[in-house]
This record gives sequence, structure tokens and C-alpha cells, in this order.
Amino acid sequence: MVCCVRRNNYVILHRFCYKYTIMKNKRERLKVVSEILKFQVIGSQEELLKQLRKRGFEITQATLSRDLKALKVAKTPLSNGMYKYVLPPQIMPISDELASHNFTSHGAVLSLDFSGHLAIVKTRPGYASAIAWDIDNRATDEVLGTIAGDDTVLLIPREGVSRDKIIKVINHIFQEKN
Amino acid sequence: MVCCVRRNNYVILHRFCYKYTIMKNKRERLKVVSEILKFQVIGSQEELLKQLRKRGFEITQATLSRDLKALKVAKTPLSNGMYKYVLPPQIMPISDELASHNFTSHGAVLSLDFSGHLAIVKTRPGYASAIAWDIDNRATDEVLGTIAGDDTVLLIPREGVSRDKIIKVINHIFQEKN
DNA sequence: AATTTTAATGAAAATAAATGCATGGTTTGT
DNA sequence: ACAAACCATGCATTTATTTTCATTAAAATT
Repeated sequence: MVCCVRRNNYVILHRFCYKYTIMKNKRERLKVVSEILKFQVIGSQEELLKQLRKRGFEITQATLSRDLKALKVAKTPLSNGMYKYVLPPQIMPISDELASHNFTSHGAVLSLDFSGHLAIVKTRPGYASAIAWDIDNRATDEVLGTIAGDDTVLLIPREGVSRDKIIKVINHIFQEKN
Repeated sequence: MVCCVRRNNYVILHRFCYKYTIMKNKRERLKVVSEILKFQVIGSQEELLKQLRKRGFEITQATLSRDLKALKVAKTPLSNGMYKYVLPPQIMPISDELASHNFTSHGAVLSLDFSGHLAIVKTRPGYASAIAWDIDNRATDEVLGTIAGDDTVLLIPREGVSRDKIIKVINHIFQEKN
């Protein structure tokens, strides 16, 4: 940006337009890809492509393959025999814009408690299903399944998963900011 | 496993031999695959196959694909433009219980797993209630009750009912000819 | 011991994913 | 502004991976 100071108005305008037209598409697309993969179980590029089309991105599988490579997205097998594309753990910071779409990070999760090997997540009224869905999709390794009521989620940890681990995972998924 | 107590020595010996002859090959192979992936950058199954051949394992790429799936090995892009197969963070024991049973014939039932004395049935979205109803009505002897969410059924077995029994019953209920 | 089930596997078919090449805009340097 | 170097992308193709089908050995059941 600093370098723009040295340039004349024409060029600055030029670059401005550029950022607004071309690059934005790719960046935006990568962001959207991240968001989709963060919250959904996607097992193939074709599948992901459909999701992107829903959101107005008209690209081919070739481009998507390159995008996934750029994002370092890995394809991993799940316990249920399917596959899932997963984002790298730490590399992708969540932008504020994206975070704002994630209503769950706005305090919908109120508490987490345990009874025996079961966990109970309390949420704001009406949020339980949404929260449960997030848990299902983002903690598949630690959580066997969830059952949601209106403001309560029953969380069944996998065998051998400690309370601490559950706490950590829930915290990670629903932490206020990233 | 408890059931083995009831069996005679012949059977026990028989099973022992089995584990030692056949299974050992596969288990050994999976171990070796893990070892290789732990220390080398492997970018394709063919490449890994070569390493295995070096070590005396004569299998095809199809089998390797299955092995990698069983080990939950993910293929991830590297910064240098190549790919690498990576082991999952914590090496989890493979749920043979789950792997050995297919619920796909019914379509709506995706998986069955256990945590403590509870069982979790995963279904396609929206099917949980219907599945739970079927279970309630057709497995009254084995199942105390169920609670259904949207895509998850919490199944509470009666006291003294084994996991194996539950697996069999669920399989039986949702079996369909192809 | 005979019969039925289950598990592992290879071969081949079916999918899925990666890539070479070409094209059309973009940016940079002059 | 012009030329050269770039980047993002689609298309076609290649390469890679997954799955289906059939077979065989092994294990459970009767």
C-alpha cells in the first residue's frame, strides 16, 4: 500500500479496481471454502463444488483442486467410512467477518457440565440444535454423538476421551475470538 | 470377549492361532505403514507401495488404499507443492465393531457405536425419530429406550445386554436385500 | 463334519483429484 | 503506453484413489 504513494492517480485507481474485481473473487472464495469446510462434512471436491455454486461461485474442479492445495486442506477418512476434507489446525486464522457469521461464538454456549461419562451443554434458548450440529461436525474424533433439545445438548464422548479433552474441544470450537 | 470364557480350549487355541497367522500379516503391515509414514515424506500410494515391497509386503494398491483408510491417514498438501500422507494425531484403535458391520443397506442408518453402556446410532439427517421408533418397537427385549435428535439416536440397552447383541439386533432390524 | 458367515484381497471398473497447456486479463518496468 | 513477465482459470488429460466384484481361506454355527 505504501508503494502506491509513489504512483499517480491513474495507477492507484487501476489497482483499486483490480482488488475489487479479480482478487476479491479468489480471496473471497478461499474464505468461503474455509467456512464451508469448517462447518460441514465434505467428502469430495464435487461435493464442495456444489456448495460453492450455491453461493454463487462458478469454478471448475481444477480450480478447486488448486484452492484446496493452497489452503493445505487434507482429505481424511472418518470412522463411519466416509471421507472429509479438513482444514489445517492452526494455519487458517478466522477473519472477523467470518466469525460474525458464526453466531455460536456470540455467547450461545452457556455452560458445560459432566455426569458420569456424559456431558451436558447448556445454550441460550433455541440454540441447542445449532450448537449440537457444530459439535458433531467439528469434534468427530472426540464426540460420538449429540442429542439436542431446545437449550440443552446431551453430548456423548467417545470412550477413552477425558473430560479435559472435551472441555478443551468445546472451548476451542466456541471461543469468543480467534 | 467375555463369551470366550464359555468356550473350550480347542476353540481358544483356534482363535489364538488365527490371530497369529493371518491377522498378524495385516496388523504388522499396518504397523509398518505407520512407521514409514512417521519418518518419511510419502506423496502417493504407489510410492508407499514401493517402500512396503522393500520390506517384503506384496500387496496391491487397492489394499493399501484400504489400509490407509483404516489408519485414518490423511493426504495433505505441503508448502513446497508436494503432498504428504500424514498419520492422525493420536493413533486410535480401529473400531472393528463398527467396521465389520454394514448398515448401508437400509440407507438411513449410518453407524453404530458405543460409549460406556450407551449406544449411539447415527442416521441420515431427519431420520433419527423414525429409526428410533423402529428400534423401540422391534428390539424391546434388548433396548430399554431411545432418544432421538435429528440425525442421532441415543440407545439405552437393558441391563445385561451385550454390545454384540445390540449390534446384531440393529443389523437385523435394518438389514435389507440388495 | 458340514454348512454358513465373515474377512482379506487382487483385478478391474469407477471416481476423484492433479496437472499440462492455452488464454485472457494484470502488473511491472522501461 | 508498450512489452515482458504474471496470475487465475478452464479444458482436456493424466494420474491417483476408491469401490465393486469375485475368490479364497478362515471362523462360527449347527
